[in-house]
Amino acid sequence: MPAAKVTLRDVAVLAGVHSGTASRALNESTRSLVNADTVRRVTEAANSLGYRPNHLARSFKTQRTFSIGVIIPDLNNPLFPPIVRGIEDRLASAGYVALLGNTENDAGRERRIFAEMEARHVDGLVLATARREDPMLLGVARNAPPIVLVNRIVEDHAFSSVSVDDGAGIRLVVEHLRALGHRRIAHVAGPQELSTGFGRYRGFQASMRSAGLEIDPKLVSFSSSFSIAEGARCAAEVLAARPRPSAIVAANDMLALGCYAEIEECGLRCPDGVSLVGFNDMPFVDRLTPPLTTVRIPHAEIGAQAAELILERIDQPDSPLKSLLLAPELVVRGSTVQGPKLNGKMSASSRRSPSRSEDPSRS
Amino acid sequence: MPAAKVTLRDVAVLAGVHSGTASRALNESTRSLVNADTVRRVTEAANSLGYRPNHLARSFKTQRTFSIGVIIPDLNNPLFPPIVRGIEDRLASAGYVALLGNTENDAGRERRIFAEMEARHVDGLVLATARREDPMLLGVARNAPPIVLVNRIVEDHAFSSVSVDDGAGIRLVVEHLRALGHRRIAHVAGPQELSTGFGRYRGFQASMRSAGLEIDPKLVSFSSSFSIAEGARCAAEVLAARPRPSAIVAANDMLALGCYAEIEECGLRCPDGVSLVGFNDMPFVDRLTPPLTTVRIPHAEIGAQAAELILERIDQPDSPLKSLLLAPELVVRGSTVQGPKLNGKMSASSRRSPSRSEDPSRS
DNA sequence: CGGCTAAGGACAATCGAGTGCTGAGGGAGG
DNA sequence: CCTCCCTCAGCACTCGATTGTCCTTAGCCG
Repeated sequence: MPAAKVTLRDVAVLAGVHSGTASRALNESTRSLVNADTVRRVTEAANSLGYRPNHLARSFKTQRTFSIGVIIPDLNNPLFPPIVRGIEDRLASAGYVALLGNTENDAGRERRIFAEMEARHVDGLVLATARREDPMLLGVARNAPPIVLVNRIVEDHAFSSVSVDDGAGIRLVVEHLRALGHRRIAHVAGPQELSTGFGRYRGFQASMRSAGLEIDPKLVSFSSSFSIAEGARCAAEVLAARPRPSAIVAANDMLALGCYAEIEECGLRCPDGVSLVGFNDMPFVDRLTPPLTTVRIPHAEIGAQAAELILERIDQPDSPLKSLLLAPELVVRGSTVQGPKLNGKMSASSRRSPSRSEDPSRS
Repeated sequence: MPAAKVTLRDVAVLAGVHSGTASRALNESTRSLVNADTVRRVTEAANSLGYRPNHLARSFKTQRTFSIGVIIPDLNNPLFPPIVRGIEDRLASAGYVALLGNTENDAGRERRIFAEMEARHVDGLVLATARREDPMLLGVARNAPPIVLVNRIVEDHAFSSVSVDDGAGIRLVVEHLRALGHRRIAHVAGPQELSTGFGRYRGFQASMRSAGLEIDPKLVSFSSSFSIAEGARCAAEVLAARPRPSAIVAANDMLALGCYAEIEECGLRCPDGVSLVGFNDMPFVDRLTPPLTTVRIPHAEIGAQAAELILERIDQPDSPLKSLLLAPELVVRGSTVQGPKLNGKMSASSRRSPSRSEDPSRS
């Protein structure tokens, strides 16, 4: 086991060539400059010595680290692990690693993390923290490494991005609820400075209109963050309206969790008293009682595509910006049932979900 | 905004000193070798030029990267995000970053990730993937960077580690169930090649014995992985025993999720028919119906302590190995209720919890 | 007043790989 | 036979910071 530090020079000596030649022989892209027989000798020498190129030296010389910064709000939010895995898996297959940073939605932290990533010379950045009008992003756009936005995007398309068609997702929801006979539909909206919160609210407006339903301003409440507590607060607001809404569209699953709690708090039941829909299909929302009807987004695929885009921009820095919009999918579970109008009777409560989250790991 | 690459040499020239001197002046630990006035001049020059030391060059020269490899089975398992955050937060405050790797419990992947981390010259490793007798770990122990094990540990204490007192946790569970009057208690055990699965099983045996309860071999089933599917399979096994158990102790929350499903599948109800306890207090298990009684472990603290240990070993490579054992805590929720009366003959499944109103449409 | 010491900096080597330039050698074509 | 070109490999420098060694100078004491 020759595990000790074997340098390129050692290999070169064994192969009877100069270290520069050994470098070219071992390097895929410069191999053509070297005689095939020499390449063979060098390769054999490298193998027999167990040569491992020194990553640090290479990075130092080439200014490429084969690492990508991934900045998210909070890893504890179940939305992000699958996305991060999608990113990491794709990156790994290309020989890259991810550096993870959690901003806690704090601008100062975000700036610090960003600086840290730059100092470490990441080859690119994937950001899941963008605000619709993001001062930091606009400031750094100049001489920063390639950036890809994920999930959330910024107003003007100055960056490549991968996101979900929020409007289309909400449309599926509203049409689903309307088909069930709901007419008084409430919306617990997300923060409007985030593209997701904004886009879903706009989607709600648009699809209510095109469904011929009226939006009662009392049935729309804006949360200040995608959190359970805010979901509960907003749910309380819309549930206080009279006549009561028969269904609530939450802008994401976290908010929906808050709604569950508040619905119970009000002495109501879901879905019999109020139907509820979330967004994101976070892991384990299919295990709730009742299982949550929600909009599934392809988490891992989002991550993988983001990784793909960033790799593309690294290889070809001049390639055009791309905005990928992935299609969401409605997953109907037990939290939505027939509304009041079509059928005077309350219908049966939740059934088992057809789609359960996979259970991957061990502890 | 002088954002372009400013090197140490530039700073030195502006300050009118040699680059070596500038290096010492800027470096905390060698500053004492330089005249105070010179330090001031260099510092000012550095500030005015916006000098940012080149991390790559420094790492190359010193062979320290200020990065730590963190290897876990799967980020999608809700157990890990809080631990990883605990690690990252502590590392960040010391100027380190974490490189994350997911093994998917695959030995080949694990080996590859390990090699990748080594190639990148991480200063240390935190592993959450250890098996009780881990061939890879024993193999690499020689000239690898410092390693700290987390959550899972290996048989002999050849590594520093941070874990939870599994036996104590299970003892809390068994005593809780016994106090509720349960006597026929089943155990859905985890994989026995993992210290967690093994330790909890041993804890189950010990605390049943000291509680004066008998262990019916039919009431113990061993899962082959900490997964929902395995939980369901094992639950089916123990629920098939007669007389039926009145409570199930699952070795972790994932298995407990499987138990929930299987209990329902059998036409039983939790907690009225069967009480259920998990382990780990994964996020959102308090939102299940019924909320899961489980053993809480201090996730973030585990991570933070692991980071602490690894930093310690980096600073003092000869410091002694440490094994930290953190105390678990029982969190009683709705999934455990009074067991069958000790002298009564009442069938467990006929009981109804008075505290929860039932849904008539369900039966 | 000479010599010794200590402090403060300059100098240069170094880490390991990548790469532009140079030059040797050989084959082909005029 | 001479010239030209092409292939291939050697040489040396480079990236930027760290660090061991040595030199200069000033201060101090006998």
